[in-house]
Amino acid sequence: MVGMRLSQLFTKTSKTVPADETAKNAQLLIRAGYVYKEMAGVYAYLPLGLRVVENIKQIVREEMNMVGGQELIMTNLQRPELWQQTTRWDDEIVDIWFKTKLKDDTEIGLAWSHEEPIMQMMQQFVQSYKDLPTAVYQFQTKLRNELRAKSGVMRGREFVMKDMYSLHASAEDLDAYYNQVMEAYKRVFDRLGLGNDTYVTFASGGAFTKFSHEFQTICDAGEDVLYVHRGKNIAVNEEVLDEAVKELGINKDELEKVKSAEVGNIFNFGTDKSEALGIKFVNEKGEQQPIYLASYGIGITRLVGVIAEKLSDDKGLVWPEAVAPAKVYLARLGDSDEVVDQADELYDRLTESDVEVLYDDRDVRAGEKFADADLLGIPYRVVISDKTVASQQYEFKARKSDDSQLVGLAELLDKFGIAE
RNA sequence: CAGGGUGUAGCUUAGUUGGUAAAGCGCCGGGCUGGGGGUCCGGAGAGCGCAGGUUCAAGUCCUGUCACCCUGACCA
Repeated sequence: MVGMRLSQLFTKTSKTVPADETAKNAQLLIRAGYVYKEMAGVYAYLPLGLRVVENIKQIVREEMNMVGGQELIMTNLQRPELWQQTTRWDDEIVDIWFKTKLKDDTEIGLAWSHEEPIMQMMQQFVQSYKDLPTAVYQFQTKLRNELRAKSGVMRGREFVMKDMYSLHASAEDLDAYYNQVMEAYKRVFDRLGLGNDTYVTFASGGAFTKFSHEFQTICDAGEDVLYVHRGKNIAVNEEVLDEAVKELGINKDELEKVKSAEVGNIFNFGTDKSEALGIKFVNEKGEQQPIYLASYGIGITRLVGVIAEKLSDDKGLVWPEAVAPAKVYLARLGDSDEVVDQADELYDRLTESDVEVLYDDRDVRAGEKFADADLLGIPYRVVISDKTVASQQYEFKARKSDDSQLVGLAELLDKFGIAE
């Protein structure tokens, strides 16, 4: 679906926001018709919002494939036994479980994480050092029974996360791969337009984690507090500030305190988790060894919120080209034959060249079209009206710019990489 | 989970000392308009979160309950 006529799109924009929504990201996404709130912390993604989600996923997918990740998808229903082996079925230890039962009273869990099941599944295929290393990942809906959802789509009870797991025969091999993924993550955030404000931080890990790195994006709506040294590109999570400062040999006073959102995290489990789950491989000498494991997460839908939050202005959303639901907002003003013909023609021309375009062919006033173009946050706007037709030009404007320019067809097409 | 706040039309809201629900946006029909959510006329649309109670009478009072929001706690 490269193009879309707004007259056909079922969602519509709104001038008001639901009174119960105070998070900026959710207000904008709801007003623009990108998401629909089902209940606290649970949002549906409508056509335009889904495109944003898919665009983010695609960037992540490309980078994960680049480091050899193999995509799969696990299940949302899980067996308690696996989690009992690592003590994580216990509500005292993991307090966000949604648990339910089968008709025969068998207890099952709804996936809040896939670490245990995915490791168990991998054991079926990985037995020898010849099978290692390997890495698998998925885009998965996680269900977490959060006591309190907040910050719009940034902390939901149901959200999409990319989680990758790598399996290795040695700590050295794991470390090398871990660093490769860290670089891949940096490329992801660069491509999403968040690179400058996203830091790899030192943070505390969970029960099985020897080391943990978080990817934190500076964002007022975030939940974490970060101490940042922009010059040295260092950031430390508040929870481990004292130890980290000591270890890094930096002065606390040099650090700037900011709020941030955790958009990614990577964990090195060493062999702890595989030992708990009894996951082994056979080495060259025929000896049983525990597999070295690491996991790597990126909050896909949280990123939608972070981008909406950070890159918007008083007129609405401002999507980076890489994630925008369309590249061009084609506003047709008026319905004279000349205008309609030229707009239809350009729409066809763009979509045939795989330029994603939202074609505002609705019978509404110019002001409404401009307001919607801004609210929806489409990177470029092209206007076709009696005026532009008369001058044989097209009006072109970037969402981020206040100025528009009149250009001829060749120049316009060139802006979208199309040769006339 | 603790504390606080709020539930009235699809959305934002108004509703007096209790007297039988009002407006704007949006929507439908039509006129004038036609480059920043324009304007005029005419419509449809809620029985007030839910369940009880008090009262001749409850959106307004009482009890309970649910949901949502905020602050904190929590945050593999």
